[in-house]
Parts: sequence; structure tokens; C-alpha cells
Amino acid sequence: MTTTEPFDAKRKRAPSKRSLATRKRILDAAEKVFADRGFDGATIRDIASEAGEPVGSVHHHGGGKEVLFHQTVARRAEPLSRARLDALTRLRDEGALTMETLLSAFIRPFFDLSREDPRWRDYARLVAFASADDRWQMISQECFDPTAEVFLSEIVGLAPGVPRHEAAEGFVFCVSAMLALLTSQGRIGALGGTAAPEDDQIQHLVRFCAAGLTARR
Amino acid sequence: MTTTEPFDAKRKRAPSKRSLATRKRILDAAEKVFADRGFDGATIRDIASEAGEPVGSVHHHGGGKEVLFHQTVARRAEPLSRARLDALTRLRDEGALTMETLLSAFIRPFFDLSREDPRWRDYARLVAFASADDRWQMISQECFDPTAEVFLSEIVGLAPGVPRHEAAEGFVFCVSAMLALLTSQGRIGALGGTAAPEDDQIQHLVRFCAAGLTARR
DNA sequence: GTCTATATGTAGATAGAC
DNA sequence: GTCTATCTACATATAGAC
Repeated sequence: MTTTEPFDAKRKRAPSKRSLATRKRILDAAEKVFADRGFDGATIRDIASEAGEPVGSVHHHGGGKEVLFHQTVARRAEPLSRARLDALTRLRDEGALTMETLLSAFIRPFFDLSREDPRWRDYARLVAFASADDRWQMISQECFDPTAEVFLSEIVGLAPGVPRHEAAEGFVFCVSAMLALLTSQGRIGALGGTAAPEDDQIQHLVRFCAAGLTARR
Repeated sequence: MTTTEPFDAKRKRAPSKRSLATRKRILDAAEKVFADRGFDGATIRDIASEAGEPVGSVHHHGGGKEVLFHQTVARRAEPLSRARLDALTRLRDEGALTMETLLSAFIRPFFDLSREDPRWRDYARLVAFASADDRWQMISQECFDPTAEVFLSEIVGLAPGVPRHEAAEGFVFCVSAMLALLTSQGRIGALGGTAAPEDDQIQHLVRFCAAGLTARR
């Protein structure tokens, strides 16, 4: 029904440098606005205004609101997956694969990228929106399930005797906790008083998830 | 700015029985539609159609979309809190307070209520929407924070040496995992193959959270 | 209280000049 | 490729008859 590709599949020429720059600015703006207000709360006009582009331009480059949303989610999925899988490969090479280091390989890249480029924070909120809404299940599946399968298999390998469906539950708990840490700093602060340094929070999250996944039954 | 109360505060007479029934049907419909599509994705017309009421009636009883949303979230917050606090009181009376039983008291009532009345499932998705969006932070705070504070204090008491801010993080992880179990059955099934019986899933969730909160550092 | 009709605004999308 | 002007649909909200 909808597709990621806004352009005609058999278009003649590669887009110009200027066009690519415009396209990037529109995707950046869409990421921010979608992250702030969700799909339905965002408007093409907000995105255009954020990008400093006319409304028609957003339609031209984005190919419609749904396609634009899809593109926005998909754009950073590949680099994120690569960072996670690279970290996993490194652990295998070093023979340092434990439940904690495995979860670290899955969780830390998101925070590392967010430190390098704060737009990854917006992306995190966008992913939280996309994950929560059944409507975007296909997008989440396409963007995140392949990597999730890899890590889930490792979890099953590291927790012998735990049936796969239980490991899958635990993994979903881990992902939701990770998204909560990325998106709910306000709530944590309101309940906890002073906020801990981010590094401590990440370490705590990894420990929390590892302990949960290996809990004796 | 907005208020829960759609009626003039100093209105003369109590609403009629018929009016109350209409009001309840509208709240039920709003709960379902807001849960399905979120605040921005839902329309007053959808809600009216779901309730079998004319559009104007939804405005009259709901007092506008934002107020209606607020009411919908608030309506089941009190019974839910009461069930949780009752369970906690029972544990204290029995001297059976451990991290697992404490989390059980927080988590199980939601599932117990869902079994009695499936509309609590819709409510769970509604709460997930309200929790995720910064825009409704005040509503979440008002409806859920008082009870959250009580349980957080108990957690701090049961995990000596864990600083409050770390306990708060862990508690937020638990809540997000609970909402994930209530709302992401599809995702769990897609990853895990066969789905486990709900009782097993709940037990697993409680174990996961308890282990996470008491993880040695 | 209830229901119909309507006012007013704004959404997504597009056509066509440049 | 870009930008302006516009089309069409539907949103929330309200006014006023019953």
C-alpha cells in the first residue's frame, strides 16, 4: 500500500546536491515534529515550517505524510542496527559474551549515538511512538525485528532452559525499559528527586535487564 | 487550564438517570477510540458513532475533547489505585511483604480487572498513550503518582542501600514492562513463536521486575 | 437533555507558474 | 526542483429548535 520510496522507481537522473540537502532538512524536521507530537498530532505545515521549506516541497520530497513517517523511522534504523551488531561481533571476538555484555551491546549504541548527535534523542521518541501504535507494526517489524531476532537468539543461548517465548517476553521488557529511560527522564526525576548521571543510569538499566532475564525460576 | 469537570460547578440539580447512562456510554466509547488511535488520531465523530450518540451530545457530556480525554483517564484511576493499595495492605497484614509480593500487588490488579471486564484492556492502552506523551504528564501525575510514591517507598525499604533515584529508575522500568505486556502481545508473539498463558506471563513479569530491582551491584 | 444544522478553522494534497 | 495558490474534506465547537 505505502512505500518508503517517494520517487518514481524508474526515474531518469540522480537527485541534485541541492535536492538532497533539501530532502535531508525535511527529514530532520519531520523527525523532530513527529517525535514531539506523534503521527496524528504532527502536521505537514509544522514540518515545513520547522524545515524552513514551503509546504509543497515537503509533499514533493516526502511523498505524503505516511511515506514521510516511514522514511523518518527507517532512515536511522540501519546505522543503529549496524552499531548494535558490530558491538556484538566485537564481544564474540573477545570471548566476552555474557548476558550483561550482550544487553550492553544492544542498549549502549542508542545512548552513544545520542551523545554524538542529539537528534538521536528525537529518534528515540519517534521509535517509542512507532512501537506503541499498532498502526506502524509493519514498519517496526521491518526496521527492528531482524536485529532483535539476532539478539534474542543469543539470549536463548545464554540462558539455557529458558523457553524461547519466555525469552521473547523478557526481551520485550528490556526494550520497553530502554525506551522508557530514553524518553521518560521527566517521570524518573519527578519520582526520584535528583537525577543520576546518564552513565550510571545506563549501567543500572543493563544490570536490571540482565538480572531480570536470568532470574531463577 | 482544562478541568475534569464538564459541568458548571454550581449547577442546580443532580443529573438524571438517563443522563448518567448517556454519559457512561460516551466515556466507554471515548475509552475505546482513544485507546485505539490516541488523542490526536481519535475524533469526536468516531466517539459519537461508537457510542451511538449524536456529535453534539458528546460535546455536551464530554465538555470538549481534552476534558473528555482527561475524564477517560481519570475514571478508572481510582478503582485501580484502590485495588493496588488494598493488595498492599493485605500483604502488610499477613507479614508477607517481599519484593516479589510487593510488585505482585502493583502489577496483578490490572490483569485481574482486565479478566473481569475487557474494557480494562482498552484502558491499559489508553494509559500507555497518556504515559508516553509529554502533553499528558500532568494527568498521569495526578492519577498515578500518589500510588506510585507509596510503592516506591516500599521498594526503597525492601532494598536497603539502593538510593532512591535508582529505585525510581527501576520502578519506571517495571511500569514500562507492565504496560508492554498489556499492550504488546502482538510483538511478543511475533518474536517468541507461541504465546504463553497469561498467568505464566504475569508471573514471569513479576519475577523479571523483582530480580531487576534487587540485582546486586 | 437531546438532536439538527451550521460556523469556523485547518488538515493533506495538488495544479501550474516560474 | 521550487514555490504560490487553491481544492476538497473533515475537524472541533456551538447555536438554537424541540
